[in-house]
Amino acid sequence: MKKSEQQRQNIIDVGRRLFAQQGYAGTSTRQIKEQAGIAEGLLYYYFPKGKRQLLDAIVHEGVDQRMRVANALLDDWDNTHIEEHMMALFDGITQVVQDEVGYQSLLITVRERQLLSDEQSAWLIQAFDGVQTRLTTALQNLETNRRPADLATLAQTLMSLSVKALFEELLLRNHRYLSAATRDQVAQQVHLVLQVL
Amino acid sequence: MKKSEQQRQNIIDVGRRLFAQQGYAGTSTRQIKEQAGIAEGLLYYYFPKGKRQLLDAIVHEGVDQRMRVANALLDDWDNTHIEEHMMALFDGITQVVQDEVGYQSLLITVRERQLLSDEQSAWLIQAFDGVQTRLTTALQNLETNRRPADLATLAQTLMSLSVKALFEELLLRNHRYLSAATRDQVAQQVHLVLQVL
DNA sequence: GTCTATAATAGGATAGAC
DNA sequence: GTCTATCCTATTATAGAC
Repeated sequence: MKKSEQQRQNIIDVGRRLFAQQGYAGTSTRQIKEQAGIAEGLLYYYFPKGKRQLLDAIVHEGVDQRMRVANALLDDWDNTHIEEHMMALFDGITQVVQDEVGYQSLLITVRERQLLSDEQSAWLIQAFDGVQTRLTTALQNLETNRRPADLATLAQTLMSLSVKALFEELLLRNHRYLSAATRDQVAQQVHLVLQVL
Repeated sequence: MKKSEQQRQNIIDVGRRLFAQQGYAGTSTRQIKEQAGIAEGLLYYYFPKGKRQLLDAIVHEGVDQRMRVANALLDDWDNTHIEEHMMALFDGITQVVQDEVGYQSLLITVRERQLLSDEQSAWLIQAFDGVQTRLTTALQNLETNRRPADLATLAQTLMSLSVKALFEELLLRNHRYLSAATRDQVAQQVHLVLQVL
């Protein structure tokens, strides 16, 4: 990586950490400059439109990286051993949002939701829908007596288990990591819910 | 209501609307003063410690009001007709977070999570746990062949359906109201999941 | 590319008249 | 209780030297 790219990345990394800790509006460009160890004007050399442009760069990078991880997780799906694969998917998502950068990106994305551009919003929603669609297809490829509509409903429920676990632990309880107990509760719920098949 | 109480409430209402729209740090005391139609120093007469004290008052009022509504919803529970009562609970929560004040309180609570005092955090978590505990008890009072632990797991799943629906629609998709389609999807999920009984 | 210096403004908060 | 005037600091952003 060139030196100038490193400097740009340095500013992005510091900005992401501070935006996650204090929020976008609660973070000043001075703080960023100090913690990044750079001079007053340099942020405006890399981001001429200032703080807002830095936020966009941070969000864009986060969406981009998590998109690739999410797609990789879904590509591993093989439409059999549904319970094991559901938990593998959950564990994969957990890893993404527990990685330092992933955690910070999650906090920023949720908290600064209203600052996101239409394009960024569309991407978020599409990523979310993609997982659910893929899960529906996987369930409908199984041999069951259930109607396709019921299997779509089941896929929504499986998504709900993961979303609620992550929301409750990371956002509501404000924990940095998912506890083993929470992971176990999700496993039990997946097991129970799949009994309707 | 006395005139001074009205003025205090006026400031709280304007502050809540602006904090919900722009975030706490993104809202200036000047904006509040302008939209409340009051003079420069008056905010500090009602809230001597300034903006932060105003936020605390807003959060306190929100928690207080929603606590009473939540308790009323749970008191109506009669441990029979589980499916209908589950949907009544969901509809009740939906009403709370779709009311203007409830919606703004929800946004502020989620977005300014890290600014909440320990006491306020504890209350939030307790309210959340309370619903789940009550749901578990209701399920365990039914006559079924399921073990109590399974019924606790089922209660978590029922909570998950509601949480994910609200999270997805109000926070991720940034809609102001829950669509009829989402409400219907929750109903179908509740119906399907309760078949494990 | 990176620095220092600084302009221009916006922010929170207070003093004191009425 | 409510107002006007204002202090002081923080903040964003720019100019220009190196």
